[in-house]
This record gives sequence, C-alpha cells and structure tokens, in this order.
Amino acid sequence: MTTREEILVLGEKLIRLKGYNAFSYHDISAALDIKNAAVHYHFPKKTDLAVAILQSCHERSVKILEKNKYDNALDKLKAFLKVYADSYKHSMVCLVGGMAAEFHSFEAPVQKELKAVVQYITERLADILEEGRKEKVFAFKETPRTKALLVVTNMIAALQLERIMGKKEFTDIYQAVIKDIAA
Amino acid sequence: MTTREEILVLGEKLIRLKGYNAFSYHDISAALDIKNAAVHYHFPKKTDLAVAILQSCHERSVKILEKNKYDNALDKLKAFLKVYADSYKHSMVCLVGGMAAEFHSFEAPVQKELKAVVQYITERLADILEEGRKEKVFAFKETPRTKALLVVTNMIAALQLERIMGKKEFTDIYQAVIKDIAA
DNA sequence: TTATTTACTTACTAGTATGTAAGTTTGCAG
DNA sequence: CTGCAAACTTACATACTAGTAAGTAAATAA
Repeated sequence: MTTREEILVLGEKLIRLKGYNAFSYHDISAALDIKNAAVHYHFPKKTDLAVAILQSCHERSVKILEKNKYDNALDKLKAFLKVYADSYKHSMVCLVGGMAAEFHSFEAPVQKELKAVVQYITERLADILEEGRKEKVFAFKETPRTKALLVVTNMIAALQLERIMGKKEFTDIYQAVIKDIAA
Repeated sequence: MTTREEILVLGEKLIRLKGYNAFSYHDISAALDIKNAAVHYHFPKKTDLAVAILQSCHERSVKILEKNKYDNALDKLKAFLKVYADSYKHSMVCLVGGMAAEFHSFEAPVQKELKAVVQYITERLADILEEGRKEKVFAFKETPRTKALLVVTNMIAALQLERIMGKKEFTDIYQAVIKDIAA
C-alpha cells in the first residue's frame, strides 16, 4: 500500500471509530510513523481527506452493488447487508452513520460527497428490493424506496446502538430485517 | 431560565446540530454573552456538561414515557414518536444518534449516561409495543424488544438521513413505521 | 549529466480548546 | 453593618490543531 492509501484507510477507520472531529492529522502521522506535514502533502486540508475517503467508500459501494455481479436478488441483498455485518465484526459504525451527526460542521464538498454516497446506496437497495419482489423471493407492503429507507436506517443505527449498549442489538436487528423481507 | 439551564439547553442544541466535538465552550459563552469561565463555573469540564445534558434528556424521556400518562398504547406510541417528529421539525438529530458516532471519544461517565438513556428508551418502547399487541391495536411478528429496536433505529437514522439528503426521508419512514405497527 | 518531479522532513505560525487561579460584584442571613 | 456564598469576570497557562514555507533525498526524464 502506498502512503496515500494507508492514510485513506486509517482516516476512514478513525472516523468510524471516534468521529471526524475527534481525530487529528497527528493521530494519522503517529500511527504511520511519518510527519504531520507528510499527511498534508497528500491531503492539504482535512476537507480534502474527508472527500477522498468518501469517494473511496463510494467506489467500494459501486463494486459491491454493481449490477450483474449476482444473478438473483437474494444474493444481491446478502452482499449489501454483509457490509454492515463486517462493520459490526470490527466494532465500527458505517461511514454514513459516523458522519451524519457532524454534518453541519463539514464544508460543502464533504456534505456533497456524503449525500452522493447515501443517495447511491439507497437507490441501489431499492432496485434490489424491487427486483426481489418481482422474483417473488421478497415481500413487503411499502414502496421499494420506502422499504429501502427502512432497511438502511435499521442497519445504520443498529451499529450505533450496538456500540452504546453492546448486548447483541445488531444481530437481533440484522436477523429480523432478513426474516421480515424474505417472502 | 437560569444561566445554568440556558447552558444546558444550548449545549444540547449544539450537540444535536453540529456534534459534541464540533462545539466549544466559546460557542456557548458567545451566544449567552457571558465569559468562557462562567461556563466552566457551572460545568467545570466538558464531560460534566455532557453528563448533565444526558441526564436532563433522560428525565425528559421519563416524563414523556411515564406509565399511566396515557391510558392506551396507541397514545403512548404517538407520544414516543412525537419526540422524533419534533426533532425533525427543528432540523436536529436526536441526542442518542448525535452522540453515537463519537462514543469512543467520550469519557466513561458520559458513555455510562448515554447507555442509560438508550436502555430506558428501548425498554419503555418495548413495553408500549407489548401492551398494544395485547390490546390488539398493534401487530408485529418480532418480540417486543426486537420490534422496539427496529423502530428506534428507524427513528434515529431517519433524522440523520433527512439531514444528509433532505428529500422527505423522515416523513416517509415515520409514516411507514406507524402504518406497519397499526393492526 | 542535468533538470525536474515525487515524497517526504524540519521548523514554524496562528488560532483555538480546555481548563485554572484569583479577584469582583451582588444579594442575603445573622 | 458584617460576613459569606453564589455567580460571575479578568487574566492566564497549557496543549493541541490545522496548515505553511523551505529544504532534502531519491528516482525519473530529457
């Protein structure tokens, strides 16, 4: 991994563990054993780093959710939900849930990028749900978009609650969501 | 309102608008036209302020959810959900959702208090849901506790998504949740 | 070989955040 | 009227944070 990539990965980790405003360039430079200015070399401002992290998250999401990767809706949904299960395994909240609270402390480019990620994720999930309902493997009474919002909010906040309470809230919610959608 | 109360109210507002680590004692002292040290007089450390804010939130929740305030489960549920609808009206996330992401940057007393609030809220909602099912006005297949977790996560993250996307995500989710529970 | 670019380090600045110590004002109890 | 406590202000200390300017070492291109 290049230094730039290491900064991106560690930066995302720090946001998802402590929050954006709770980490500093010093946290990154110390962990990677480089100097503060080296981080500024790759990402002049913290805003630049935040935007790059969100873009890499967006790209990752596209890879996971790209059409034709799986040929049935159930596998697509499982791939979608696995992202959150993996977050849970590493005691992290998802990037969106980790940045939402501090939204109004971000500069416009960060806000814009965060919006783009959320929009992409909810739209793709709505597609998957609609497809599954046509295939008769999913059942739900809401519109695909509304059901997608319900599922996404369950996942985002499940990770947050698990962190606070730590009594298998995530697993409960995760299994309930799958059971609820399965026709 | 006493200065102490004004600090508490403004502090909570700042957490819910910008996030805990994004506001400073200066933000409070400037808004209330007092000196920085005056805030420290009432709440020596930021941790003390956070704990006090969470306690006042806890007390408020107890007042709203106290047993025997309403005599039927539907009114109880409505009172519960109204808290989130009011947050939405003021473009704020709820305190729990606003602090979850930064959880690991808090000192132990803050973490403990946040946990207590979440625990109380989910337990009371589970009670309300169970009561409503007995009254045959609510219908759901999950356990009351799991259904409570599903509803709470919908509300918490709905406020967060609304903030990011701003295209009536909250209203969609809010109405879908009520429709889903109503028998 | 020389020039240029990449990826840094060294060294620094300006601003802000949390927090404290000591002094001041105001109202009230005895 | 005196003493005392509550609610501040003034002034300061410490530490960190974001960010910059200038220099360096190594690889690469002309």
